[in-house]
Amino acid sequence: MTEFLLQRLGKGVSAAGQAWLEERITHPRQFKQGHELVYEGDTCDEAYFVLDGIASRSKHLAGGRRTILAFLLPGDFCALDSALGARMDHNITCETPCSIVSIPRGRFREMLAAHPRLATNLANDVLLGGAIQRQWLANMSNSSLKRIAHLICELMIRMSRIGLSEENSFLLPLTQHELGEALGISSVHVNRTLQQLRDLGMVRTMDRVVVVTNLTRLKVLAEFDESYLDTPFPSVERFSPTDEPSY
Amino acid sequence: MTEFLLQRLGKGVSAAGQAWLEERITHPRQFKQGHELVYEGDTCDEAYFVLDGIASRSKHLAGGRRTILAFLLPGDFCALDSALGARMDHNITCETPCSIVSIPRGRFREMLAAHPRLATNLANDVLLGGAIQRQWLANMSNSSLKRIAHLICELMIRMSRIGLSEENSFLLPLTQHELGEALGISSVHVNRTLQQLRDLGMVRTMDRVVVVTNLTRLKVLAEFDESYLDTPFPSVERFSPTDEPSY
DNA sequence: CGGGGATTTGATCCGTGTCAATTACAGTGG
DNA sequence: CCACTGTAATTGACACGGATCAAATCCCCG
Repeated sequence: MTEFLLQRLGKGVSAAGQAWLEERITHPRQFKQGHELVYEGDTCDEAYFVLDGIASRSKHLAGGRRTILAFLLPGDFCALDSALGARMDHNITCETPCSIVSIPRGRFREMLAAHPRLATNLANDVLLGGAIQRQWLANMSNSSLKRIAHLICELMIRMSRIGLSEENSFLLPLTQHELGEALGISSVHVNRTLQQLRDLGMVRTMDRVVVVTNLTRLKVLAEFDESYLDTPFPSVERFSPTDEPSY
Repeated sequence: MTEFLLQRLGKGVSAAGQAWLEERITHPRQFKQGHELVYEGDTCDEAYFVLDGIASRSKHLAGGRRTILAFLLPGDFCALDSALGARMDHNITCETPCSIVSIPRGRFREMLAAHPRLATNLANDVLLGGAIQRQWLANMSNSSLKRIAHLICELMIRMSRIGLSEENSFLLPLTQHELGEALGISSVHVNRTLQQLRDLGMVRTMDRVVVVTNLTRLKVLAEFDESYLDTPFPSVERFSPTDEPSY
């Protein structure tokens, strides 16, 4: 598991540097579905790295409702701001059971200071997260059908990049209610819209597996332009499952 | 004008440092309304600092439509990613005539290297921008009435912090169409919703001036919690109009 | 005085929310 | 192994918020 973090974190860092990193990384912890890692308003003094499961950034709204602002997949960092001493403006929640590495502020700073390249990698991640955030906001202007289609396209790509997709399918252990919270639509409508996508022959969902039956048409429908998911710094290569192991 | 940038940029930087900064800052340029400073996909090799006017982050959608992702007010930076070499995933546009300082990549890096405190200030700005972005996304789950109310609350505070509000009013030289692009609703509905706010006795708009006639009730309606606009790093004081000049 | 964009208003249509009820299913305990 | 229970998925009926289309001012500017 830890190799995964190293591959993402340590890309471009010397072998010695990677050993140094590995020493400093605490063992992953397991969290139950629904566990809140960080609350809005907190400064939790550590950063998190998702090894397994799906976490989220979320905010609570009036009436007990909730919005999901981002999905955090394996390989994603979160609460970096908090680790640098900033107040969190949103919650970090485990939407499924999660395996997560936490990095205390002190160690985090050590790591950054010792490995400038690591800082670049992180900056890249932060910018990518911002780009995804903006894309989500832009999507809110589209119909719910396009929105779901777009989210599925995004997740398909993000999942495949971390080796968590097969053929044209991936595991998405989220309820339709949670999808609704992320898309800003009711769970009832999520259900109907997914059926629409099935009837259009683009996506089938069963159990918790999403099968994209026609990616090309799905992308057209969603007006999906993949480039926002590219690494913001052209010079930074990101880890991909096909890479040679670098250790 | 440049003092303004210095106050924002150079908070906590020595007097000598501020002089050094001032030397390096090029003269502001004037741009017409509608001018696109940076296009999606570009790497423009410079950062921008808004001195006067309102700019925006925007994306183009299908059918010639457009989404506004953020408003950039005087005192805001933009295209920092681009200045660091990243590809822009959105456009930066002047929504009104603007006076803007551009900082070429080389100088930008010099400045950062020479003044760590400046980097902290910028990081603070970036985090604040992210927080606003997330809040906008969260707001999309609310009714258009709440959305407009929330945007007005936010702009009221941001404007007042830079000394651009009087009493309970501020100048907002945007068309209802542009407000719609930012809120994800049609201009016709913006119009009707603004009338609703007037009828509720909370906001009046005339010419391009927004008058908040009952901020308390407006905040309640919008479920507005100001804290997301606070400086993310508690240790970083931001420039405010009531501060002693620091030069 | 004329012209073009912005605001305003009216009428109508449709996408989604909401409420409610049913079904499917997984986990639990007897 | 099966009844019991709670949660998620599904379906139907209905109401309503906003979009859309059109037309009528309004108003700034040349």
